[in-house]
Amino acid sequence: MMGKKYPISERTVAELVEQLGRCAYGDAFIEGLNPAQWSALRYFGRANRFSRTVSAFALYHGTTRGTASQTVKALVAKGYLRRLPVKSDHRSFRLELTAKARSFRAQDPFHDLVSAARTLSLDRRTTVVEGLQAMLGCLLDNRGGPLFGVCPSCAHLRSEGCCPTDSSPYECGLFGESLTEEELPEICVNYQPAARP
Amino acid sequence: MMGKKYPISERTVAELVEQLGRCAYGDAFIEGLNPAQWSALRYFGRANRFSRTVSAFALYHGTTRGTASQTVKALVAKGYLRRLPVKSDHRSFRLELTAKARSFRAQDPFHDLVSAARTLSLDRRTTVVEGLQAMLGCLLDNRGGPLFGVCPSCAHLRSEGCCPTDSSPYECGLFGESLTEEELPEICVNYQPAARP
DNA sequence: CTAATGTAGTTTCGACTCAAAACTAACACA
DNA sequence: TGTGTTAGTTTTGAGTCGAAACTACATTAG
Repeated sequence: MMGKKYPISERTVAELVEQLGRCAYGDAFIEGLNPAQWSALRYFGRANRFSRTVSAFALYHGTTRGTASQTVKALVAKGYLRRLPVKSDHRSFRLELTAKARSFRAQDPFHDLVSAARTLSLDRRTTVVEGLQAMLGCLLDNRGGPLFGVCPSCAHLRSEGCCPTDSSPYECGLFGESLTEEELPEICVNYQPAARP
Repeated sequence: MMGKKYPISERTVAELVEQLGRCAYGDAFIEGLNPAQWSALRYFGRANRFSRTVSAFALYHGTTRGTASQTVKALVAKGYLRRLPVKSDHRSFRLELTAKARSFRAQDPFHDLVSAARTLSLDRRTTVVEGLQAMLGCLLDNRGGPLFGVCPSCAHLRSEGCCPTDSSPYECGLFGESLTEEELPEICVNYQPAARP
């Protein structure tokens, strides 16, 4: 019983991932947004301020800037994203979720997947996440694309700000800008894994 | 270091699944097949003979019969699937992979995901699979769709064929047909989980 | 300073996808 | 026979997406 006879193959993992991924979007069009738009909403809710741009989202989503631009334009038109000019570079815009978007995120169809994950115990969940992260790292490595990690494990993070008594003890060595504690867990397109201790 | 501070949230699991799922299809069009067609090829390679139909594939893939029909038609035209009439029901066709398809499956873009799974140890892989299966079960339950499981854990499996010295000791109680050992691990649209022992 | 090259983002265009709906044909039950 | 159901197909129209061309700004070379 219970399939003892059949060893867990790599295919099984892959097939499960695929099916789960598709399940996340039972019906493509929910609440007036398509999957790519929902994905963008999630991205801009999780990305740090260096990464909230059309180009970074295109990289994350594995699509072109042109397509990403359309997705973003639709979200701006619907009032879920706001475009803020970037002072240091007049070509670029920073995209921010509007209040409307923040409250709207509760209806994300993605929520089904999230609550499915809730059936897992914390231990199990941790193991699963570690496994999936390893797989994703392997995939992105092969692809050469950015890894989109978070500050705490990033090589650019400086914990002891060189500038004394800065407002925050954290700073990004790449941009030379200080970081608030809240920003540390946001994902970044410039993530560089720190050497393992 | 290494994000100890942040507990693994359910969202993290879901986001990983989504990103991995998308990664599986880096470029949509590979080797002349689109993602849906690749998915169909995989399906018809894993489904048992009761499930190799357009309708069952539509259920599995979470799409309509119309859409599934187009996907299948394209694969038949390209010589990857063969349509065999079903004697007992003249409306239905059984779809079989051609030899060409079987050799072609090596080039499945999906292969990237599979080899990413190979970086996981067998133990880890097993834990991940159990976790993902639990999630998928939960999702499909909510959705009310079929579960697509395998014989060994299916309520319809009869191990001691009532007909004495049948060619095989296995039989499907639902269809009253005997099953070869090779068919047991194939997925079935009529899967019904057996009560836990 | 000017020219050349590079980068951020947009637009257009065409191929393609997909779901909905209408449709055919076969089955099942009365 | 008629009624309703199921398997599968076709058509249609909305919409997606990637490629390529394009604008505007930035950076580097000379």
